Amino acid sequence: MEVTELASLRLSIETNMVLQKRLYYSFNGNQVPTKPRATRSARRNSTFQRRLEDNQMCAFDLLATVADTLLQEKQNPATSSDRSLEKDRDGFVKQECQDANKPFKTELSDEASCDRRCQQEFVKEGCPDANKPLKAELSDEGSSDRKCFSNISYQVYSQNCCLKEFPHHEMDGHSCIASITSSGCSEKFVAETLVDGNGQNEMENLASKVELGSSGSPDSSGCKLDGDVNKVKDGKFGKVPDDTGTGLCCSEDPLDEKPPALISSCDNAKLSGYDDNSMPHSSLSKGCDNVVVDSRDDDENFSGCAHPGTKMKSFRPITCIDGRKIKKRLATKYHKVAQESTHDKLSNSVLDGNLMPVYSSRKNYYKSQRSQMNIPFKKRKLFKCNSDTNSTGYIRNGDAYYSPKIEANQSVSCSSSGMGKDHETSSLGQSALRSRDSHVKLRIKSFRVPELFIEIPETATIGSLKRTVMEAVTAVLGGGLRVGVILHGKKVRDDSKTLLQTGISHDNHLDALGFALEPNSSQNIPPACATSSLRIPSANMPQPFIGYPSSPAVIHQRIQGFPNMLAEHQATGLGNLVESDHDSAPSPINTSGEKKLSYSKELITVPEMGMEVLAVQPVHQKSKRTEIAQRRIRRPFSVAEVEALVQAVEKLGTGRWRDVKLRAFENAKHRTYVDLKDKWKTLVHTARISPQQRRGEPVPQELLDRVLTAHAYWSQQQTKQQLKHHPKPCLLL
DNA sequence: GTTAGGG
DNA sequence: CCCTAAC
Repeated sequence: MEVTELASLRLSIETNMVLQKRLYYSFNGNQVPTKPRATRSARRNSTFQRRLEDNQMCAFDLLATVADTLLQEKQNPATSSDRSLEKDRDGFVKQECQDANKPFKTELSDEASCDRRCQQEFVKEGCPDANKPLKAELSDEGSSDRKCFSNISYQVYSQNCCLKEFPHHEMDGHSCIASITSSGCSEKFVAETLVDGNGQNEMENLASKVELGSSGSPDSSGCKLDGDVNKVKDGKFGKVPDDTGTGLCCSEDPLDEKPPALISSCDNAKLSGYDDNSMPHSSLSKGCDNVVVDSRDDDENFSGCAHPGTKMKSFRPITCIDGRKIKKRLATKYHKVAQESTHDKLSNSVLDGNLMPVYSSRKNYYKSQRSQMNIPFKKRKLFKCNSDTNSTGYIRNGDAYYSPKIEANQSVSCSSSGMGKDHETSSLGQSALRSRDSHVKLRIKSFRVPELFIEIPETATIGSLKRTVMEAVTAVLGGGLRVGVILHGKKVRDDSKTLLQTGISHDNHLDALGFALEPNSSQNIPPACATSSLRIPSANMPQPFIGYPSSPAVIHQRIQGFPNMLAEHQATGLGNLVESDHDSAPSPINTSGEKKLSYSKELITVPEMGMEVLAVQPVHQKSKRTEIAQRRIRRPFSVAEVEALVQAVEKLGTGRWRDVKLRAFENAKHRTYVDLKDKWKTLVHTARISPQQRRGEPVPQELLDRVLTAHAYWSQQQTKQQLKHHPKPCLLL
């Protein structure tokens, strides 16, 4: 063992498995059909939409829905176009990120940079718009607008937000609202841009807008930079005053197209800027009514950030639409990457301790939303309608299709636009509507699986390596994942609350909403952060990269053996999760290698698989439901731990588990005295059965012999004790 | 909060 | 590992 350990290689597999499937949730069960892929840009654009139909639904229901979605996808992977999109996205994203980000890369993985870019761009653009105050009206223009949105995909959320938000500024001419979700890698921004007139120069417009934004709305720009990402959560939307002009918002993709300059700026902006406070306000207030930015953790850059060209395209359609008023909205989300912050976050957010640090970071993200609240009612209704009919497209567009095409989207969007109109148009009516259907639409782009750390002997075969990886993945996924809902950086634990009660309503800041995959049992993982965050609206999940992702999964693996690694990783991003785990593991002894084995190979999962798995579990949870508390992850005892346990028991005897814990496992936080007691119980059982019947990592016979010896000894002692105390009774009996 | 045991 | 009874 020892030798192997020394030689063991540690592989850190960062699997950020990005489960990029897009999930559509609709409580109603409406799924939006996926659309065919479009171009790359489209992909980018694509975003998820998730809908929560009822605000009233309980948080639990929400979770369940998510889980279901996952399951469905799992079941019908092939069918869904989404996947393909996702893949594309991924690939796409990565590429983009790399390209675009070159600068950034270092910092963040791809996504982050991308996001930033997007944001920046977005911001810039948005700002300008903002100045101009555009509000798109839902009504007629709405349609056009919608299209835009749809196109962008971002819309999903943005739509909600945007639509809502836009109260009505009409612009002349044709305005289109494009909502873009830029997800840099991680984030999306949804910006809605209104283009007047036509798409004529959308590009130009954009550019100009951007510029304007920067210049025009200094605030925004400034804000961005300044703002703390952190705050983003609130996501306020500044509402634009009225508009003026054009508003554009673009979220661009970080990736390619954006000009370098943008990027650079973007970074700043994003990072700094997105505070709710700072950014949003200024920018929003100025021009952008609704700025909704979605940031996606994942990589989903796609959506938003398309290449300029793409963007252009998207916008154009919009323009084409009609000349309506132009309204803009920007939704911006900000994330911040809080790489660092993780700690804090963790502490904060997670009650259980499970929460992922990342999440906390998210807090930062929060979106700023704003107007959404306003819009909601009708919009939602509309959405539904749309969804049912076209809308699906619409929604979906957001998710999946997106990028591709705005075009398609547009059509969809139209519907949406209609919605928008409605909202705006009939504010009064809205209220009524609301009550009926207020649905919260959510889009989850993806869930990520955090890094996996694997330790394996150098002498191990490739096959064993593969298996080990699988095991690790399995452990993570199979360990049980649950979906955590994070609102404003805080984990929402009460499943019985309705979305409305919780503050998740179409009106509200969806941006502040996040979803995370959490290990069921696991102790440590911070829920929130976890993997994916969904931000509904705006999603900004900025940083997901860094930290987030994954925590849960990762954790397991880390657990035992890799404290060091863990630490490092954590720093990187993962770490947070791990914390507890590794803590625990090491102390006693560590054993490094073993664990891998322990994780069984139950599953061999590929990331995608993981998705499915994940999905599944959630479901279960759902059933279980209330039990938020999840079963801790299974952490097989390593030989070293067994050794330590045996030694302690030999000395202290059975029946003093607390002392055993303190003596031998004090540092193993994940090993409770009950665990030790249970382990001893199983060891005794194991020692008594034939080797063939034993499962799991083999325990040296020598230890098993000691177990039996010690067990016999202490049992005898215990008996003696009893006799002493109650000699007669015993004797008599 | 610990133990002991069943599940 | 969880859950619970019993202490």
